[in-house]
Amino acid sequence: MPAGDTPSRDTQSRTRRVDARRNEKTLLDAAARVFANQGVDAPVRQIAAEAGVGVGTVYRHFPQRSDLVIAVYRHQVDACVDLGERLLGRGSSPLAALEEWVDAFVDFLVTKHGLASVNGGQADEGGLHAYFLDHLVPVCERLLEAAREAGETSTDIGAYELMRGIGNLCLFGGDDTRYDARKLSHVLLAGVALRREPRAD
Amino acid sequence: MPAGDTPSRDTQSRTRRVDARRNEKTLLDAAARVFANQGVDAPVRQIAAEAGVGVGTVYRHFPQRSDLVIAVYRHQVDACVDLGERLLGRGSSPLAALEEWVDAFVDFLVTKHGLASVNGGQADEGGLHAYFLDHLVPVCERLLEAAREAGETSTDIGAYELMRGIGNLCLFGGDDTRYDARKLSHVLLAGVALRREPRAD
DNA sequence: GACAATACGGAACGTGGTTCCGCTTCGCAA
DNA sequence: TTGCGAAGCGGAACCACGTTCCGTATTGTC
Repeated sequence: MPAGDTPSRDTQSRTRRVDARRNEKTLLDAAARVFANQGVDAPVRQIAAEAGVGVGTVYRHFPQRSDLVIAVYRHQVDACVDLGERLLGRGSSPLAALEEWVDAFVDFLVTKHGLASVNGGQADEGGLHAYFLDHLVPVCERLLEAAREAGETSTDIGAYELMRGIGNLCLFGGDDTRYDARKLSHVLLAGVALRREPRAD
Repeated sequence: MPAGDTPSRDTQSRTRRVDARRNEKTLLDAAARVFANQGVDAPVRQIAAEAGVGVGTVYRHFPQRSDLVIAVYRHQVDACVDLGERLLGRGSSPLAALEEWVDAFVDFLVTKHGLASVNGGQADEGGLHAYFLDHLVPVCERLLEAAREAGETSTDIGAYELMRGIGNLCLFGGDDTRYDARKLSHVLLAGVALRREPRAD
C-alpha cells in the first residue's frame, strides 16, 4: 500500500450515511460467504444477490471486484504480517521462522480456494496484487534477511520473487488430489535453505 | 508442412476438402502470429480476422480455444519430449539431465508470454492441460526415476506435481522484471535435488 | 417538512467464448 | 459438364462477466 493510504478509517467513518455503512458490512459478510462456498471467482452479481443489493451498490463501495476481495481477506493478511513479526521476535532459527511463516501463508492461500489466482491473473495490476505483496513482502524480506545473517541460506532470491513463487505454487491446487501446494512450497524452501554449488545461471 | 510429418493423421487426412485443409493451415499460422504478438490470451475473433475467416471456421477446426493453442504449440511440446529422451540416453548425471530438461521447458513457457496461464486457468479441464501434462509427465517421471535410482534425489515429489509446480512458477513472469521464473525453477530443483532431513509434512 | 447530498437498483454497455444456421463451395458421378 | 448432396463457411446471436450510468429513493440537516 502506497504511503498516505489510510486504512479502513475512512471507510468506517461516521460521516457516512447509516444505510451506506450497513450495506458495506452486509456486502462484506455476503462476499465472505460466497467466496467460501464458490471461490473468489464468484460473479459480482451473485455477491450482490446474496447481500440483497444491486450491483451498483457493490461498485459504490468497492470500485473494483478486487477491492472487495482485498477487504474480505485484509484481516487475514494482517494476521500473517503479525505472525511474521512475532516469529522474528522469537529467538529460534530464522530459517525455521521463515518456514513456519510460509506454511501459514500457504495455508491461507490454499484454504480460500482460488484466492491465489487473483494474484496470478494477468490483467490485475494494482488492486489485490499490490495490497497483498506490499504488505507481505517487507515481512518476508526481514525473515529472509535474518536467515541470511544467520548463515542459514545463501540464496540470492529476493522476497518479492519468493512471495510470488509461493503464490504461484498455490494456484489451482484445490480439488486436484495429485497436486499438493504445501508440499511444493516445502521443496522450494528446501532449495532456498541450503544451496550447494550454484548452478550456472 | 509436408506430408508424413507427425501426428494428426486424421486432421491432415486427404478425405477432407482442400479448402478445409487450407483454412486449417491458415488458421494455425495466423494464431501463431497473433499469439507471438499479443500472447495466448488474444481473442478468438482477432485470430479469425488475422486469418481472414469467420469465427465459425475457427470453431469448426478447433472446437475450443485451447485446442488451437495446443495445435500451435504441439510441435514444441513434442520437441521437449524428444529432448527428454535424448537426455535420458546420454550417459551423464540423471539429475543434470533433469535440470537441463526443466530449463528447456521453462524457456518454452516463458518465451510464449502467458502460455503457462492456459494451464493455470481454473476452468480448463481437459484441453491444453491434458495434452501438455499427458505428454510431458511421463518423460519427467523417467528423468526423476533415473535421478532417484542414481541416488541424486530422495524427494517423494511426483512427476505430475513437479510439472505443475514448474508450470505455475512460470505464470505471469513476463514483463515483471522483479520476477524470474527461471531462477525460481532452479531453486525448486535445488530443493528436489538434495533434500536433507525432511520437514514434518 | 423541505431540500440537497448521498446512496441505491438494475438496465445497459463492452468484451470475451461459443453456438447456430442459412448460404457457398467442393468433389464426385452421371 | 453439369447436378447435387455433403462439407465447410461467415458472422449474427447468445450467454456470462466486469463495469458504468442515471433516474429514483433515502438520509440528515435546517
